Amino acid sequence: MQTNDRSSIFEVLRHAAWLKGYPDDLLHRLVSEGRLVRLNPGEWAQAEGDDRPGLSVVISGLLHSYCAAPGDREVLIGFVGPGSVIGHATRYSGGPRLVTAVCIEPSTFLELSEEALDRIGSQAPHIWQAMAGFAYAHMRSALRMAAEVISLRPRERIAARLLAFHDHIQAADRHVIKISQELLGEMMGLTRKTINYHLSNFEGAGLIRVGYGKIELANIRGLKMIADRVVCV
Amino acid sequence: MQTNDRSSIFEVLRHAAWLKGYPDDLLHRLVSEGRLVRLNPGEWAQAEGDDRPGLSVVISGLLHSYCAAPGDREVLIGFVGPGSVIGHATRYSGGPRLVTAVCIEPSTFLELSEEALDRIGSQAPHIWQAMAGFAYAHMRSALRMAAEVISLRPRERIAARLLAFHDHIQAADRHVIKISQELLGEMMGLTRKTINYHLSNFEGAGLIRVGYGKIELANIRGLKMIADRVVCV
DNA sequence: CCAAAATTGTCACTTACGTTACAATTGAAC
DNA sequence: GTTCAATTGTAACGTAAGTGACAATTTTGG
Repeated sequence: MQTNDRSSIFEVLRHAAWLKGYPDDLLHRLVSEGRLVRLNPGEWAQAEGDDRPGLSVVISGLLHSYCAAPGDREVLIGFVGPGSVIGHATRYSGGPRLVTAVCIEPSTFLELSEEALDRIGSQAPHIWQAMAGFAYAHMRSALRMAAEVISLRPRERIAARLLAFHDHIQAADRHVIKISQELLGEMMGLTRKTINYHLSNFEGAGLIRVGYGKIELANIRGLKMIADRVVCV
Repeated sequence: MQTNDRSSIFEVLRHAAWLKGYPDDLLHRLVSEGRLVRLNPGEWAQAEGDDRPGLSVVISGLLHSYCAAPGDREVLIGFVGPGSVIGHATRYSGGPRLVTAVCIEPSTFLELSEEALDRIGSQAPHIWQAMAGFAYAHMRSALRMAAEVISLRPRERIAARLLAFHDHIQAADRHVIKISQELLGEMMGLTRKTINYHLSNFEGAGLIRVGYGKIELANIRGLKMIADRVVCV
Protein backbone atom coordinates (compact mmCIF):
# COMPACT_ATOMS: atom_id res chain seq x y z
CA MET A 1 0.00 0.00 0.00
CA GLN A 2 3.03 2.22 0.38
CA THR A 3 3.56 2.69 -3.34
CA ASN A 4 -0.15 3.03 -3.88
CA ASP A 5 -0.15 5.84 -1.34
CA ARG A 6 2.65 7.61 -3.12
CA SER A 7 1.03 7.54 -6.49
CA SER A 8 -2.39 8.55 -5.14
CA ILE A 9 -0.80 11.47 -3.30
CA PHE A 10 0.80 12.52 -6.54
CA GLU A 11 -2.54 12.33 -8.31
CA VAL A 12 -4.16 14.61 -5.72
CA LEU A 13 -1.39 17.20 -6.10
CA ARG A 14 -1.65 16.86 -9.87
CA HIS A 15 -5.28 17.97 -9.79
CA ALA A 16 -4.87 20.66 -7.15
CA ALA A 17 -5.70 24.06 -8.63
CA TRP A 18 -2.80 25.83 -6.94
CA LEU A 19 -0.24 23.44 -8.49
CA LYS A 20 -1.66 23.52 -11.99
CA GLY A 21 0.99 24.31 -14.55
CA TYR A 22 3.96 23.55 -12.35
CA PRO A 23 6.43 20.86 -13.42
CA ASP A 24 6.13 17.27 -12.19
CA ASP A 25 9.53 17.72 -10.62
CA LEU A 26 8.06 20.08 -8.03
CA LEU A 27 5.23 17.67 -7.22
CA HIS A 28 7.66 14.79 -6.74
CA ARG A 29 9.72 16.88 -4.37
CA LEU A 30 6.60 17.72 -2.38
CA VAL A 31 5.68 14.05 -2.11
CA SER A 32 9.16 12.95 -1.07
CA GLU A 33 9.74 15.79 1.41
CA GLY A 34 6.26 15.54 2.92
CA ARG A 35 5.10 13.36 5.77
CA LEU A 36 1.76 11.56 5.63
CA VAL A 37 -0.50 12.13 8.62
CA ARG A 38 -3.91 10.69 9.45
CA LEU A 39 -6.52 12.33 11.63
CA ASN A 40 -9.92 11.15 12.81
CA PRO A 41 -13.19 13.08 12.97
CA GLY A 42 -13.16 15.63 15.74
CA GLU A 43 -9.38 16.04 15.69
CA TRP A 44 -7.86 19.40 14.92
CA ALA A 45 -5.59 19.72 11.96
CA GLN A 46 -4.21 22.96 13.35
CA ALA A 47 -4.51 23.47 17.04
CA GLU A 48 -3.39 26.66 18.71
CA GLY A 49 0.23 26.43 19.71
CA ASP A 50 0.63 23.50 17.41
CA ASP A 51 4.26 22.58 16.90
CA ARG A 52 3.72 21.71 13.26
CA PRO A 53 4.07 25.11 11.70
CA GLY A 54 4.45 24.25 8.03
CA LEU A 55 1.86 23.53 5.40
CA SER A 56 -0.58 20.67 5.11
CA VAL A 57 -2.12 19.53 1.87
CA VAL A 58 -5.35 17.61 2.28
CA ILE A 59 -5.07 14.29 0.44
CA SER A 60 -8.39 12.74 1.42
CA GLY A 61 -11.28 13.47 3.75
CA LEU A 62 -13.16 16.62 4.71
CA LEU A 63 -12.61 19.40 7.23
CA HIS A 64 -14.40 22.46 8.48
CA SER A 65 -12.33 25.60 8.74
CA TYR A 66 -12.99 28.20 11.38
CA CYS A 67 -11.71 31.74 11.67
CA ALA A 68 -11.15 33.46 14.98
CA ALA A 69 -13.17 36.62 15.55
CA PRO A 70 -12.98 39.15 18.39
CA GLY A 71 -14.24 37.88 21.72
CA ASP A 72 -13.11 34.27 21.39
CA ARG A 73 -15.73 33.58 18.77
CA GLU A 74 -15.13 31.09 16.01
CA VAL A 75 -16.77 31.55 12.65
CA LEU A 76 -17.27 28.67 10.26
CA ILE A 77 -15.56 29.83 7.09
CA GLY A 78 -15.83 26.92 4.75
CA PHE A 79 -15.07 23.34 3.83
CA VAL A 80 -11.67 21.95 3.02
CA GLY A 81 -11.28 18.96 0.76
CA PRO A 82 -8.58 17.07 -1.15
CA GLY A 83 -6.01 19.31 -2.84
CA SER A 84 -6.63 22.25 -0.53
CA VAL A 85 -3.94 23.72 1.65
CA ILE A 86 -4.32 24.45 5.32
CA GLY A 87 -1.83 25.87 7.73
CA HIS A 88 0.72 28.44 6.79
CA ALA A 89 4.38 28.92 7.29
CA THR A 90 4.69 30.75 10.59
CA ARG A 91 7.06 33.22 9.03
CA TYR A 92 4.08 34.58 7.16
CA SER A 93 1.51 34.48 9.88
CA GLY A 94 2.64 37.66 11.61
CA GLY A 95 0.22 37.25 14.46
CA PRO A 96 -2.12 34.92 16.25
CA ARG A 97 -3.45 31.81 14.58
CA LEU A 98 -5.64 32.63 11.62
CA VAL A 99 -7.80 29.58 11.02
CA THR A 100 -8.39 26.25 12.65
CA ALA A 101 -9.52 23.18 10.78
CA VAL A 102 -11.49 20.35 12.31
CA CYS A 103 -11.82 16.92 10.72
CA ILE A 104 -15.34 15.91 9.78
CA GLU A 105 -14.37 12.69 8.06
CA PRO A 106 -11.24 10.56 8.59
CA SER A 107 -8.63 12.47 6.64
CA THR A 108 -5.04 12.24 5.47
CA PHE A 109 -2.61 15.08 4.97
CA LEU A 110 0.74 15.65 3.41
CA GLU A 111 2.62 17.69 5.96
CA LEU A 112 5.43 19.96 4.83
CA SER A 113 7.52 21.47 7.58
CA GLU A 114 9.13 24.87 7.17
CA GLU A 115 12.48 23.16 6.80
CA ALA A 116 11.10 20.91 4.07
CA LEU A 117 9.75 23.96 2.25
CA ASP A 118 13.13 25.65 2.48
CA ARG A 119 14.82 22.55 1.10
CA ILE A 120 12.37 22.36 -1.78
CA GLY A 121 12.68 26.09 -2.39
CA SER A 122 16.45 25.97 -2.72
CA GLN A 123 16.15 23.45 -5.55
CA ALA A 124 12.82 24.46 -7.07
CA PRO A 125 12.01 28.10 -6.29
CA HIS A 126 8.70 27.61 -8.09
CA ILE A 127 7.34 26.45 -4.76
CA TRP A 128 7.15 30.03 -3.52
CA GLN A 129 5.34 31.07 -6.63
CA ALA A 130 2.82 28.28 -6.08
CA MET A 131 2.38 29.32 -2.46
CA ALA A 132 1.78 32.91 -3.48
CA GLY A 133 -0.79 31.47 -5.87
CA PHE A 134 -2.88 29.68 -3.28
CA ALA A 135 -2.56 32.59 -0.87
CA TYR A 136 -4.14 34.66 -3.64
CA ALA A 137 -6.88 32.07 -4.11
CA HIS A 138 -7.66 32.10 -0.39
CA MET A 139 -7.63 35.87 -0.40
CA ARG A 140 -10.07 35.86 -3.30
CA SER A 141 -12.61 33.74 -1.50
CA ALA A 142 -12.17 35.63 1.77
CA LEU A 143 -12.68 38.95 0.00
CA ARG A 144 -15.68 37.61 -1.86
CA MET A 145 -17.21 36.47 1.39
CA ALA A 146 -16.54 39.78 3.11
CA ALA A 147 -17.94 41.75 0.19
CA GLU A 148 -21.07 39.59 0.14
CA VAL A 149 -21.77 39.99 3.82
CA ILE A 150 -21.13 43.73 3.75
CA SER A 151 -23.13 44.65 0.70
CA LEU A 152 -25.88 42.02 0.43
CA ARG A 153 -28.97 41.67 2.52
CA PRO A 154 -29.76 38.23 3.88
CA ARG A 155 -31.95 37.18 0.98
CA GLU A 156 -29.34 38.01 -1.67
CA ARG A 157 -26.57 36.74 0.56
CA ILE A 158 -28.08 33.28 0.83
CA ALA A 159 -28.46 33.03 -2.93
CA ALA A 160 -24.89 34.27 -3.47
CA ARG A 161 -23.46 31.77 -1.00
CA LEU A 162 -25.33 28.86 -2.53
CA LEU A 163 -23.84 29.85 -5.87
CA ALA A 164 -20.40 30.16 -4.31
CA PHE A 165 -20.70 26.57 -3.06
CA HIS A 166 -21.83 25.50 -6.49
CA ASP A 167 -18.80 27.17 -8.09
CA HIS A 168 -16.48 25.58 -5.58
CA ILE A 169 -17.72 22.02 -5.77
CA GLN A 170 -15.85 19.83 -8.20
CA ALA A 171 -17.84 16.67 -7.52
CA ALA A 172 -20.04 14.88 -10.00
CA ASP A 173 -23.33 16.15 -8.71
CA ARG A 174 -22.55 19.81 -8.33
CA HIS A 175 -26.16 20.75 -7.94
CA VAL A 176 -26.61 19.09 -4.57
CA ILE A 177 -25.11 20.90 -1.61
CA LYS A 178 -24.89 18.80 1.51
CA ILE A 179 -25.27 21.08 4.47
CA SER A 180 -27.78 21.62 7.22
CA GLN A 181 -29.64 24.88 7.50
CA GLU A 182 -28.18 25.27 10.96
CA LEU A 183 -24.60 25.23 9.62
CA LEU A 184 -25.56 27.44 6.72
CA GLY A 185 -26.84 30.04 9.16
CA GLU A 186 -23.67 29.82 11.22
CA MET A 187 -21.58 30.44 8.12
CA MET A 188 -23.39 33.59 7.10
CA GLY A 189 -24.21 35.12 10.46
CA LEU A 190 -27.94 34.42 10.24
CA THR A 191 -30.24 32.32 12.38
CA ARG A 192 -31.62 29.04 11.18
CA LYS A 193 -35.02 30.63 11.19
CA THR A 194 -33.99 33.25 8.68
CA ILE A 195 -32.25 30.69 6.49
CA ASN A 196 -35.28 28.45 6.63
CA TYR A 197 -37.62 31.29 5.71
CA HIS A 198 -35.66 32.30 2.63
CA LEU A 199 -34.98 28.74 1.51
CA SER A 200 -38.69 27.98 1.67
CA ASN A 201 -39.22 31.13 -0.32
CA PHE A 202 -36.71 30.02 -2.96
CA GLU A 203 -38.27 26.56 -3.06
CA GLY A 204 -41.68 28.08 -3.63
CA ALA A 205 -40.23 29.94 -6.60
CA GLY A 206 -38.82 26.68 -7.98
CA LEU A 207 -35.21 27.81 -7.61
CA ILE A 208 -34.12 25.05 -5.26
CA ARG A 209 -35.35 21.85 -3.67
CA VAL A 210 -34.81 21.49 0.04
CA GLY A 211 -34.03 18.03 1.40
CA TYR A 212 -32.95 16.58 4.68
CA GLY A 213 -29.48 17.96 5.22
CA LYS A 214 -29.09 18.98 1.62
CA ILE A 215 -30.12 21.61 -0.87
CA GLU A 216 -30.55 20.92 -4.55
CA LEU A 217 -30.06 23.81 -6.92
CA ALA A 218 -32.72 23.70 -9.59
CA ASN A 219 -32.38 27.05 -11.31
CA ILE A 220 -28.92 28.54 -11.28
CA ARG A 221 -29.81 31.55 -13.39
CA GLY A 222 -32.75 32.34 -11.17
CA LEU A 223 -30.50 32.27 -8.12
CA LYS A 224 -28.02 34.53 -9.88
CA MET A 225 -30.81 37.01 -10.50
CA ILE A 226 -31.70 36.97 -6.82
CA ALA A 227 -28.07 37.43 -5.81
CA ASP A 228 -27.66 40.27 -8.29
CA ARG A 229 -30.88 41.80 -7.01
CA VAL A 230 -32.12 42.03 -10.57
CA VAL A 231 -35.50 40.97 -9.31
CA CYS A 232 -36.88 42.96 -6.45
CA VAL A 233 -39.61 40.73 -5.10
CA MET B 1 15.23 65.15 -8.49
CA GLN B 2 15.84 61.88 -10.30
CA THR B 3 18.30 60.55 -7.76
CA ASN B 4 16.20 61.90 -4.93
CA ASP B 5 13.27 59.91 -6.29
CA ARG B 6 15.32 56.74 -6.44
CA SER B 7 16.48 56.96 -2.87
CA SER B 8 13.05 57.89 -1.56
CA ILE B 9 11.54 54.92 -3.41
CA PHE B 10 14.14 52.73 -1.79
CA GLU B 11 13.26 54.12 1.62
CA VAL B 12 9.57 53.31 1.13
CA LEU B 13 10.38 49.73 0.15
CA ARG B 14 12.73 49.50 3.09
CA HIS B 15 9.92 50.21 5.50
CA ALA B 16 7.27 48.11 3.77
CA ALA B 17 6.16 45.29 6.04
CA TRP B 18 6.10 42.70 3.25
CA LEU B 19 9.76 43.35 2.39
CA LYS B 20 11.05 43.31 5.92
CA GLY B 21 13.99 40.98 6.34
CA TYR B 22 14.79 40.65 2.65
CA PRO B 23 18.22 41.69 1.39
CA ASP B 24 18.90 45.17 -0.02
CA ASP B 25 19.83 43.50 -3.26
CA LEU B 26 16.19 42.55 -3.84
CA LEU B 27 15.00 46.08 -3.11
CA HIS B 28 17.52 47.57 -5.53
CA ARG B 29 16.34 45.22 -8.25
CA LEU B 30 12.75 46.24 -7.61
CA VAL B 31 13.69 49.92 -7.91
CA SER B 32 15.69 49.44 -11.08
CA GLU B 33 13.18 47.13 -12.81
CA GLY B 34 10.16 49.20 -11.80
CA ARG B 35 8.62 52.13 -13.60
CA LEU B 36 7.44 55.21 -11.71
CA VAL B 37 3.86 56.26 -12.42
CA ARG B 38 1.86 59.22 -11.17
CA LEU B 39 -1.90 59.37 -10.84
CA ASN B 40 -4.23 62.15 -9.78
CA PRO B 41 -7.25 62.01 -7.49
CA GLY B 42 -10.15 60.24 -9.12
CA GLU B 43 -7.96 58.14 -11.39
CA TRP B 44 -8.05 54.37 -11.15
CA ALA B 45 -4.90 52.55 -10.30
CA GLN B 46 -6.40 49.32 -11.61
CA ALA B 47 -9.14 49.64 -14.14
CA GLU B 48 -11.00 46.66 -15.50
CA GLY B 49 -9.26 45.36 -18.57
CA ASP B 50 -6.20 47.30 -17.62
CA ASP B 51 -3.20 46.35 -19.69
CA ARG B 52 -0.81 46.73 -16.80
CA PRO B 53 -1.14 43.35 -15.19
CA GLY B 54 1.84 43.31 -12.86
CA LEU B 55 2.20 44.66 -9.37
CA SER B 56 2.17 48.25 -8.15
CA VAL B 57 3.77 49.38 -4.95
CA VAL B 58 2.37 52.61 -3.58
CA ILE B 59 5.21 55.06 -2.99
CA SER B 60 3.24 58.10 -1.91
CA GLY B 61 -0.36 59.19 -1.69
CA LEU B 62 -3.58 57.49 -0.65
CA LEU B 63 -6.11 55.25 -2.37
CA HIS B 64 -9.41 53.63 -1.59
CA SER B 65 -9.74 49.98 -2.53
CA TYR B 66 -13.03 48.50 -3.61
CA CYS B 67 -14.05 44.90 -3.98
CA ALA B 68 -16.61 43.71 -6.51
CA ALA B 69 -19.71 42.05 -5.08
CA PRO B 70 -22.56 40.28 -6.89
CA GLY B 71 -24.83 42.59 -8.82
CA ASP B 72 -22.25 45.12 -9.94
CA ARG B 73 -21.89 46.47 -6.46
CA GLU B 74 -18.62 47.82 -5.22
CA VAL B 75 -17.73 47.59 -1.57
CA LEU B 76 -15.18 49.89 0.02
CA ILE B 77 -12.67 47.52 1.54
CA GLY B 78 -9.98 49.77 2.93
CA PHE B 79 -7.29 52.35 2.47
CA VAL B 80 -4.03 51.86 0.68
CA GLY B 81 -0.97 53.90 1.57
CA PRO B 82 2.80 53.97 0.94
CA GLY B 83 4.44 50.55 1.01
CA SER B 84 1.25 48.66 0.22
CA VAL B 85 0.88 46.52 -2.87
CA ILE B 86 -2.02 46.71 -5.25
CA GLY B 87 -2.62 44.72 -8.37
CA HIS B 88 -1.59 41.16 -8.77
CA ALA B 89 0.10 39.11 -11.39
CA THR B 90 -2.65 37.97 -13.72
CA ARG B 91 -1.31 34.45 -13.58
CA TYR B 92 -2.66 34.31 -10.04
CA SER B 93 -5.91 36.12 -10.50
CA GLY B 94 -7.79 33.15 -11.92
CA GLY B 95 -10.87 35.15 -12.67
CA PRO B 96 -12.31 38.59 -12.97
CA ARG B 97 -10.64 41.56 -11.39
CA LEU B 98 -10.61 41.32 -7.63
CA VAL B 99 -10.18 44.82 -6.34
CA THR B 100 -10.04 48.28 -7.83
CA ALA B 101 -8.15 51.13 -6.28
CA VAL B 102 -9.06 54.78 -6.72
CA CYS B 103 -6.70 57.64 -5.95
CA ILE B 104 -7.84 59.97 -3.21
CA GLU B 105 -4.68 62.05 -3.12
CA PRO B 106 -2.10 62.55 -5.88
CA SER B 107 -0.12 59.34 -5.74
CA THR B 108 2.98 57.72 -7.16
CA PHE B 109 3.53 54.02 -7.79
CA LEU B 110 6.36 51.72 -8.61
CA GLU B 111 4.99 49.52 -11.36
CA LEU B 112 6.43 46.05 -11.86
CA SER B 113 5.29 44.25 -14.98
CA GLU B 114 5.03 40.47 -15.04
CA GLU B 115 8.12 40.36 -17.21
CA ALA B 116 10.01 42.50 -14.72
CA LEU B 117 8.95 40.17 -11.91
CA ASP B 118 10.15 37.16 -13.90
CA ARG B 119 13.50 38.86 -14.52
CA ILE B 120 13.88 39.66 -10.84
CA GLY B 121 12.78 36.16 -9.89
CA SER B 122 15.39 34.49 -12.04
CA GLN B 123 18.15 36.34 -10.19
CA ALA B 124 16.57 36.74 -6.77
CA PRO B 125 13.92 34.06 -6.16
CA HIS B 126 13.23 35.70 -2.80
CA ILE B 127 10.78 37.88 -4.66
CA TRP B 128 8.24 35.04 -4.83
CA GLN B 129 8.61 34.43 -1.14
CA ALA B 130 7.97 38.11 -0.47
CA MET B 131 4.93 38.02 -2.72
CA ALA B 132 3.57 34.98 -0.92
CA GLY B 133 4.10 37.01 2.24
CA PHE B 134 1.98 39.96 1.28
CA ALA B 135 -0.66 37.68 -0.21
CA TYR B 136 -0.86 36.12 3.24
CA ALA B 137 -1.12 39.53 4.85
CA HIS B 138 -3.95 40.51 2.53
CA MET B 139 -5.65 37.19 3.21
CA ARG B 140 -5.36 37.83 6.93
CA SER B 141 -7.11 41.16 6.80
CA ALA B 142 -9.78 39.89 4.42
CA LEU B 143 -10.52 36.93 6.68
CA ARG B 144 -10.58 39.17 9.74
CA MET B 145 -13.06 41.46 8.05
CA ALA B 146 -15.27 38.59 6.95
CA ALA B 147 -15.23 37.01 10.40
CA GLU B 148 -16.11 40.33 12.00
CA VAL B 149 -19.05 41.00 9.75
CA ILE B 150 -20.40 37.48 10.09
CA SER B 151 -20.15 37.05 13.81
CA LEU B 152 -20.43 40.53 15.29
CA ARG B 153 -23.50 42.65 15.59
CA PRO B 154 -23.26 46.26 14.47
CA ARG B 155 -22.33 47.66 17.83
CA GLU B 156 -19.42 45.27 18.34
CA ARG B 157 -18.50 45.47 14.69
CA ILE B 158 -18.01 49.22 14.79
CA ALA B 159 -15.77 48.93 17.82
CA ALA B 160 -13.78 46.11 16.20
CA ARG B 161 -13.28 48.05 12.97
CA LEU B 162 -12.15 51.18 14.79
CA LEU B 163 -9.57 49.04 16.56
CA ALA B 164 -8.54 47.46 13.26
CA PHE B 165 -7.88 50.93 11.85
CA HIS B 166 -5.92 51.77 14.95
CA ASP B 167 -3.78 48.65 14.56
CA HIS B 168 -3.20 49.40 10.92
CA ILE B 169 -2.21 53.04 11.20
CA GLN B 170 1.51 53.66 11.45
CA ALA B 171 1.30 57.43 11.64
CA ALA B 172 2.32 59.56 14.58
CA ASP B 173 -1.15 60.19 15.94
CA ARG B 174 -2.60 56.72 15.78
CA HIS B 175 -5.53 57.64 17.96
CA VAL B 176 -7.14 59.90 15.39
CA ILE B 177 -8.93 58.14 12.53
CA LYS B 178 -9.79 60.43 9.65
CA ILE B 179 -12.94 59.15 8.05
CA SER B 180 -16.50 60.35 7.67
CA GLN B 181 -19.35 58.43 9.21
CA GLU B 182 -20.80 58.02 5.74
CA LEU B 183 -17.71 56.15 4.51
CA LEU B 184 -17.49 54.17 7.71
CA GLY B 185 -21.01 52.93 7.14
CA GLU B 186 -20.26 52.02 3.56
CA MET B 187 -17.30 49.98 4.69
CA MET B 188 -19.22 47.87 7.17
CA GLY B 189 -22.56 47.54 5.47
CA LEU B 190 -24.39 49.86 7.83
CA THR B 191 -26.20 53.13 7.27
CA ARG B 192 -24.79 56.41 8.45
CA LYS B 193 -27.66 56.61 10.87
CA THR B 194 -26.65 53.40 12.60
CA ILE B 195 -23.00 54.43 12.69
CA ASN B 196 -23.94 57.80 14.10
CA TYR B 197 -26.12 56.26 16.77
CA HIS B 198 -23.44 53.92 18.05
CA LEU B 199 -20.65 56.49 17.81
CA SER B 200 -22.72 58.91 19.90
CA ASN B 201 -23.25 56.07 22.32
CA PHE B 202 -19.50 55.39 22.52
CA GLU B 203 -18.80 59.10 22.96
CA GLY B 204 -21.28 59.26 25.81
CA ALA B 205 -19.37 56.43 27.47
CA GLY B 206 -16.10 58.35 27.03
CA LEU B 207 -14.61 55.76 24.69
CA ILE B 208 -14.13 58.08 21.73
CA ARG B 209 -14.43 61.72 20.72
CA VAL B 210 -16.28 62.44 17.50
CA GLY B 211 -15.08 65.33 15.35
CA TYR B 212 -15.79 66.65 11.89
CA GLY B 213 -14.56 63.94 9.57
CA LYS B 214 -12.54 62.24 12.27
CA ILE B 215 -12.83 60.00 15.27
CA GLU B 216 -10.46 60.14 18.20
CA LEU B 217 -9.99 56.98 20.20
CA ALA B 218 -9.92 57.84 23.89
CA ASN B 219 -10.16 54.45 25.55
CA ILE B 220 -8.70 51.55 23.61
CA ARG B 221 -9.32 48.98 26.31
CA GLY B 222 -12.93 50.05 26.62
CA LEU B 223 -13.41 49.61 22.88
CA LYS B 224 -11.79 46.18 23.07
CA MET B 225 -14.27 45.21 25.73
CA ILE B 226 -17.13 46.32 23.53
CA ALA B 227 -15.74 44.42 20.55
CA ASP B 228 -15.23 41.33 22.68
CA ARG B 229 -18.73 41.72 24.05
CA VAL B 230 -17.32 41.45 27.54
CA VAL B 231 -19.76 44.17 28.52
CA CYS B 232 -23.35 43.57 27.62
CA VAL B 233 -24.86 47.03 27.97
C1' DC C 1 -16.21 87.59 5.15
C1' DC C 2 -19.50 85.05 2.73
C1' DA C 3 -21.49 81.33 0.08
C1' DA C 4 -21.43 76.57 -1.08
C1' DA C 5 -20.36 71.97 0.02
C1' DA C 6 -19.59 68.41 3.16
C1' DT C 7 -20.51 66.39 7.43
C1' DT C 8 -23.01 65.54 11.57
C1' DG C 9 -27.31 65.41 14.60
C1' DT C 10 -32.08 64.09 14.94
C1' DC C 11 -36.93 62.78 13.79
C1' DA C 12 -41.12 59.38 12.89
C1' DC C 13 -42.19 55.29 10.57
C1' DT C 14 -41.50 50.79 8.62
C1' DT C 15 -39.41 46.46 7.97
C1' DA C 16 -36.88 42.41 8.68
C1' DC C 17 -34.30 39.76 11.54
C1' DG C 18 -33.53 37.63 16.21
C1' DT C 19 -35.40 35.11 20.21
C1' DT C 20 -37.70 31.33 22.27
C1' DA C 21 -40.29 27.49 21.97
C1' DC C 22 -42.33 23.30 20.28
C1' DA C 23 -44.09 20.03 16.79
C1' DA C 24 -43.22 17.27 12.67
C1' DT C 25 -39.93 14.82 9.68
C1' DT C 26 -36.08 12.19 8.35
C1' DG C 27 -32.10 9.25 9.01
C1' DA C 28 -29.14 6.07 11.46
C1' DA C 29 -27.85 2.78 14.99
C1' DC C 30 -28.90 -1.31 17.21
C1' DG D 1 -38.54 -2.86 13.46
C1' DT D 2 -37.77 0.41 17.05
C1' DT D 3 -35.64 4.06 19.30
C1' DC D 4 -33.01 8.11 19.43
C1' DA D 5 -30.66 12.01 17.49
C1' DA D 6 -30.53 15.27 13.97
C1' DT D 7 -32.95 18.18 11.06
C1' DT D 8 -36.70 20.81 9.35
C1' DG D 9 -41.28 23.44 9.72
C1' DT D 10 -43.84 26.97 12.15
C1' DA D 11 -45.58 30.38 15.56
C1' DA D 12 -45.91 34.98 18.49
C1' DC D 13 -43.33 38.75 20.03
C1' DG D 14 -39.71 42.14 20.74
C1' DT D 15 -36.15 44.84 18.91
C1' DA D 16 -32.68 46.86 16.27
C1' DA D 17 -31.55 48.56 11.98
C1' DG D 18 -33.18 50.68 7.46
C1' DT D 19 -35.68 54.61 5.03
C1' DG D 20 -36.31 59.27 3.95
C1' DA D 21 -36.17 63.83 5.26
C1' DC D 22 -34.45 68.02 7.29
C1' DA D 23 -31.89 71.09 10.45
C1' DA D 24 -27.44 72.31 12.52
C1' DT D 25 -22.65 72.43 12.21
C1' DT D 26 -17.95 72.69 10.26
C1' DT D 27 -14.89 73.22 6.48
C1' DT D 28 -13.43 75.12 2.11
C1' DG D 29 -12.79 78.42 -1.61
C1' DG D 30 -13.26 82.69 -3.61
